[in-house]
Amino acid sequence: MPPRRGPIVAAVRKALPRAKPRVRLDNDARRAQLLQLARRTFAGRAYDEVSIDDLAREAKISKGLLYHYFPTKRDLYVAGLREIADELVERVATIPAALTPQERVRAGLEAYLEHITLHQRAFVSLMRGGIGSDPEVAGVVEGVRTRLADRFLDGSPFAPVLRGEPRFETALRGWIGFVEGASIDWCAHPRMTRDALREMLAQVLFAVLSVVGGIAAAASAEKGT
Amino acid sequence: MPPRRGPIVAAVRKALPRAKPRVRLDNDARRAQLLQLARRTFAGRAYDEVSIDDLAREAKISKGLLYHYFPTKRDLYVAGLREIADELVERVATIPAALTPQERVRAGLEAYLEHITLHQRAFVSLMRGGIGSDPEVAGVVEGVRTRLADRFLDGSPFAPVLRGEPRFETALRGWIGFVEGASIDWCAHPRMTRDALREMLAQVLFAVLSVVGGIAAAASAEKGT
DNA sequence: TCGACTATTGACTTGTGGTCAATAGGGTCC
DNA sequence: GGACCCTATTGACCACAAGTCAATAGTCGA
Repeated sequence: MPPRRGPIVAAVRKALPRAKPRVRLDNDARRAQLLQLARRTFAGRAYDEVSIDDLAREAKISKGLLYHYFPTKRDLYVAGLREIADELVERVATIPAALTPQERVRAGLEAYLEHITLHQRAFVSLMRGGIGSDPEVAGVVEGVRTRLADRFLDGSPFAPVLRGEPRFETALRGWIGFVEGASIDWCAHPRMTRDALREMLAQVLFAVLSVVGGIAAAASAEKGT
Repeated sequence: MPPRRGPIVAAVRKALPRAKPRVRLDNDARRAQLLQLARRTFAGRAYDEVSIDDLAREAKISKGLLYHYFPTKRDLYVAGLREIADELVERVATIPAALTPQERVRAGLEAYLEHITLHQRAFVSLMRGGIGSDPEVAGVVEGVRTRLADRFLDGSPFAPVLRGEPRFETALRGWIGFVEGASIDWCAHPRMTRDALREMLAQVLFAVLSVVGGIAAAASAEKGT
């Protein structure tokens, strides 16, 4: 005869007295609280330095309830990450439309830099801290990169010319890497003013575009000859 | 009276018959085998998709033996990562000394690109896949960045002028980010020849240096006036 | 042949992510 | 105001993987 675990155990359980639940919260409120908590916690400690029990204890709820709201520890983590990512992208997306393309780039960079100074820990742990091996996490970070690239180039006079040009795509990824590398370094060692950094990033973008344009022109000229 | 676990259990253990150990290997050979295995495995699957039991099974040894050679799963992982990192840096470091600075940059980039094409999976999982939150892992990756930067600039005519200049340090980090971003993108979507990519990376470096130089010059001129 | 040294084993402990039946609080309907 | 239902909440439990450790089997030199 097989063990038949469940029911027997259940019968035993019934006999035990129960402690009263603590606080009863509305679904959305609880979910928001947990997300907030996760964001705070994961910004400070690494993913697997934080246990679900820790989070539950901090939130003054049982572990089971946490799993009622988020099916997985990773889901909770990703949800928090996604919020951070979206806030950043959205911040960069909201720049006045009535600017010259160059000014739009500068404004976007300004918004970007302002946002990351305000949320340094979250930003760095988003771009560098994540579990890169997890496809979903990688997707979020990757999404930030491509969406930011799109924003920065929105309405640029270069964009229509260069979009689709293979070299351009790679160069753009490169520039995004530049921005990431420089700004993360700048967070750790703020060796210049924010304005100076912004200016540098903008000028590098223009320089990169001109390099790519030049190479493309040279290549087509050579082909033409 | 306290439980007194150990000895009692030990006495019981003695009675059990033992299977014979499989193969007996010299210390260094075993260690090398395990490192090799770890590198292969972690290049293909994520850190926590690979269990110690998996590795032990694959190596046809017991888990305990694995822990005899590497005190921790993470240590094993980091050891493999470190090898990959060192190989890459070393590859870039061995370029002929009798070249012009510009040609040295190109040669370094060539070596870099050749190496990462040959070891794509390892390279990408080194730079993007690691457990970024682990300080030791982060250290390895960070080390690659700074060491590569040093190599690329070795003997450059710009270096003596710009070293220590705050903007320059940040710009260099940025360029390293550019190289990383562009080359990882290129691994996934090889939209151009290796030569073309190398040329682009080199020209971007020169452009970046000129931008930084220009800004620095402008700043000092302004100050001087 | 014996003893020492060490590579090797595998049962065990511990910690943590994840499951699930049971329950308590609170509203609604008669 | 009691019966009933809905759902937020609990806590005991499981599974599995990292890490520990006393015991053991090869091997080599005296």
